[in-house]
Amino acid sequence: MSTEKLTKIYDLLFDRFGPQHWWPGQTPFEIIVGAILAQNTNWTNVEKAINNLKRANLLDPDKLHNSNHNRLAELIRPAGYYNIKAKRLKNFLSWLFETYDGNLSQLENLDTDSLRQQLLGINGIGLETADSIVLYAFNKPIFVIDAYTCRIMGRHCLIEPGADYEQVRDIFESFLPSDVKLFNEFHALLVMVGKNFCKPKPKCEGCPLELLPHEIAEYF
DNA sequence: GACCAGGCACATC
DNA sequence: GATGTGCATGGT
Repeated sequence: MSTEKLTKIYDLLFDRFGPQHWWPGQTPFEIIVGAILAQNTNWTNVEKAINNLKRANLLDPDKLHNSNHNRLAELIRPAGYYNIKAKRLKNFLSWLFETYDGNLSQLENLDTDSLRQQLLGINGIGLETADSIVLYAFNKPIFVIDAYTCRIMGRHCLIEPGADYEQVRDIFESFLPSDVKLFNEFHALLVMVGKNFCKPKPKCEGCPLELLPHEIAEYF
């Protein structure tokens, strides 16, 4: 991998598909809730859950923190894993209120690594969720890795077969400038490509290149 | 009806 | 440290 290659891939994707307008959420808190609800779940289902929370006037740290578990679980039911996700939302809020008095704006002042490490200490927030929050809710430069990114990079032999999360993240962060806007757009574009042009096996067996527009595939 | 979706924690070996 | 399993809805 090289800076030139990664940058070329990004430029081609951006020129072809344009800005993806991520994260699809209007406030930092909505982005955080969305990141937890999106775990291993189709985004359309997450939207239904978030809309339920909005209608119930619960999309607010204080209100969600004080909400009843069963009521919260029922509202987020469309997102799947609703019991465990209700607990994970509560875990985040318990940490937020115990550590920062429920004040999200205090998190903005933390440096990138400190925020990341503190988020990872919350039960239910793993690497991808923490990094999504750091990048998309707080605009700090972390490159988010997800299943689509690993699939695309793996299919094109751009990562080692068994590469773990941190190894893949290191590839992007080593060869790209630490730019929030770039990290935001690149990851969103990879998700879009994964959804539309790099289907799971066996449907996509042996043919990932053909599923990308030709002018882009030739550079992978 | 099977498979998939923008993971994570925990048990077990 | 690697591997397997539970969590669950809704779209294709």
